[in-house]
Amino acid sequence: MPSEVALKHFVLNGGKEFLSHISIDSVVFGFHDNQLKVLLLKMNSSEFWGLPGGFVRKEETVEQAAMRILKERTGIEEIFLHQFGVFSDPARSNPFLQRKMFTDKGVEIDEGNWALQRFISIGFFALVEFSQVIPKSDIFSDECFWVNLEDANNLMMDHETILGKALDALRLQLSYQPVGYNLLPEKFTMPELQRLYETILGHPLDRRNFQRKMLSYNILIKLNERREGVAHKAPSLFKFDLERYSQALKEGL
Amino acid sequence: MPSEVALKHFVLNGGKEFLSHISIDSVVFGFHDNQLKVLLLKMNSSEFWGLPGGFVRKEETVEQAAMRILKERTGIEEIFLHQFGVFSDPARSNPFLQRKMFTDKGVEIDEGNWALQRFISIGFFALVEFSQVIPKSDIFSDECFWVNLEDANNLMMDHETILGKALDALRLQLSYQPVGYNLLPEKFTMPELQRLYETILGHPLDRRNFQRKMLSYNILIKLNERREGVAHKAPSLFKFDLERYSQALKEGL
DNA sequence: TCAAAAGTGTTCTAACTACACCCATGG
DNA sequence: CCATGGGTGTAGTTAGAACACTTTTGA
Repeated sequence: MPSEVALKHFVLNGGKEFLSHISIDSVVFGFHDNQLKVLLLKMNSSEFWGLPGGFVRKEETVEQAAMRILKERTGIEEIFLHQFGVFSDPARSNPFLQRKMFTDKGVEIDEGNWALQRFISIGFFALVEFSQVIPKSDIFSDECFWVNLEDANNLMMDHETILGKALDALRLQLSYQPVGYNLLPEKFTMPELQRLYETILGHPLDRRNFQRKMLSYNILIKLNERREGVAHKAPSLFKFDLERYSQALKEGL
Repeated sequence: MPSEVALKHFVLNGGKEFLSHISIDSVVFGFHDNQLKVLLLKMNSSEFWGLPGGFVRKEETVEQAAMRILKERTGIEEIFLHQFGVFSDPARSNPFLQRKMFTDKGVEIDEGNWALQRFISIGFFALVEFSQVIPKSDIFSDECFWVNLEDANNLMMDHETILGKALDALRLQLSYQPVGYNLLPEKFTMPELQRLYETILGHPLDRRNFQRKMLSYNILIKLNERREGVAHKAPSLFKFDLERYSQALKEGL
């Protein structure tokens, strides 16, 4: 029976032919000083930077893994996460450089070790409130920093591609779901929200049309307070109406 | 040096803690008799149906793997594919049922065999021209059939979830990219294109507005031919302007 | 008192919706 | 000859874009 033979071959040899390893890479966006920032790690004894990432435990989903990994890097428990792509080019990692990362730290690793194989990486983007993040490096990196989006270059492997796709996904999300609750402090002004949108989209927006549009979504609550101690006319503060905001997240705008 | 110890532990034990297996599941959509259809496999000695799927070889990307797998299932070389999600619930497969699938075919498999572990599945949807498909089952299945979308139930594992998400992704795509070239024969009428859109969206559209909108995209070429031998007024035939169509795929509508 | 940013309203345009009449064809 | 579906045009509505003046405040 040919199918039985094929099944047997699959059970016995499939592991060698098919086993792929999986990892997670996350693009963490923050907003500060009117700039969109990305959390990066300075890789061990290397000129390269990398995205926060890690591996999936056997008992968790990829979302849980991303959440766990980002809690370790940022200190934030409940992080806004969105899966946006899979990166699986067999040449995405360079086994020579991979191995160097270990040997430079005095860790011997054989050529056949699992950690040097091709990893298929699941890409997530995360939105966090800049001021709440306490960056912490991992075992592969010396330091963990916020970097301005435009300065995020010299990234390892295909992390520049991943970052680019994350930005595309964020822009797409902006067009049919609200963004902001996860990136801004609790109270914010309309101009601040507008800067955020402009920064993500990469082009200026009309002040009046922007305000009208935002208000029409009914996800904002205008507070009876103004931003104090600021030059020129004091702008009103707003906060998000959480119930309507999360409804808009589900149903779209 | 703590990071060295951690790195060593990672290299030696990470394989046990972290190694996840990866698979591919594809939702193949076809259109026939004014009905949206999905290609399903009747699983070996089981009441369940499954999506066409498979595993990723070490030297290929997930897209190449999906392409290869679907060529085997459909006979089509160049298939339109889109990756839309990752399915990784540790409970998505039932090891008992998985094992039964092998033992029922007379293939012994130990409990620890790789094929019984949790697989993280990458979801793709594919659009194919119904008449060009020659369905062919795989080693896990007895038969391969087209099934109407609404009759696609009794699916194994989380394949109903995957199918639902694929449909969401297809609907989303419909809203900002053209769909149709991959699902319709070379020549088609405007009402046929409209049925396709209505079937995917699940609601009727206005004939006149639909036609105007489609024509405004400039991706159609009106032919000097009409559909022959049909009841009532013979509708005009169209074909896609391939150059503009693929441009619209890239840039959106 | 002036420069710079906030707050607000109107007009124009383009896209979408709703809707009706005539035409061609097979039964 | 009539029922059915195809082909086309128009008016009304709505969302978005463009744009200018007044108000507030710190320097």
